[in-house]
Amino acid sequence: MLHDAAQLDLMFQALADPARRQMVDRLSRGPASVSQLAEPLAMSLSAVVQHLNLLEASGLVRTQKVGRVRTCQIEPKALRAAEHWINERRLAWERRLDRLGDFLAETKDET
Amino acid sequence: MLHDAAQLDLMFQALADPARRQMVDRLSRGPASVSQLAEPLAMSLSAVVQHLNLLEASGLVRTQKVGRVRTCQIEPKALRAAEHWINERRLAWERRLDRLGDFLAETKDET
DNA sequence: ACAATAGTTAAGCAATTGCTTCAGTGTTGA
DNA sequence: TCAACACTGAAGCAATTGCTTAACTATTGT
Repeated sequence: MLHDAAQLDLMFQALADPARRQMVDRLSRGPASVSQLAEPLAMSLSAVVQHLNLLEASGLVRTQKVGRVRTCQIEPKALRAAEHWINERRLAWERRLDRLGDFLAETKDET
Repeated sequence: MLHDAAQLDLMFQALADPARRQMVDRLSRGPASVSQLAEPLAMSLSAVVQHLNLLEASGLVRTQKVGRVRTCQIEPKALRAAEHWINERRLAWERRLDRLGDFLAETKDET
């Protein structure tokens, strides 16, 4: 198991590529095989497998092979971690703005 | 103004780099000048400016120059857009899981 | 006026990324 | 048994990325 920072790094890096985001998008509608994931993408199956391996390494996608088909599904916990990182920063900023607003309101009262 | 998909692309790409995430993290605690952003980073000021330009192009950060100092701040709207993309996919998946759970529960009742 | 400050820009370079093709492996249906 | 199927892995290659240094511009304090 990797520590949070490294895992976060892999996740955001994984999400940075449009093809990989399209794969995540497809998987959000239900599990799919590698070929099914590849079908809408204008690239070789091999390229898709390479993307998929990155997605799996990042923890965003989990896969299991049964016979000759690898079935992929989203790992919502990982998505939540990325979501959480962004959310924390945004909230920190917005709380700061609120405090600033309060301060300005108070200062105005004192005129 | 760019369309959503391209903007999202730039944002996730911007967030993929640890140095840039550190800059966003710093900015979530309040505005900062370029030099202040650079201070904790082990790289040249020039490199920081290049990262900053990417962050600004992605819409995650807004900057304004007064005199010779460029002051940077977070654009929460952009953060919310990235957050939203992830959230939608995760929710789609989780709703799907719920429906599946309901179906299985019903099927069990019918035995 | 001029030195220090704050940032910008361009050129260059090594490492990484996102593909490709090709040559496999293991699985399955006829 | 054996051809089609569903991947997998390695090698190679062009484009992009993340820096560096060096030369620059514009502002400010003394």
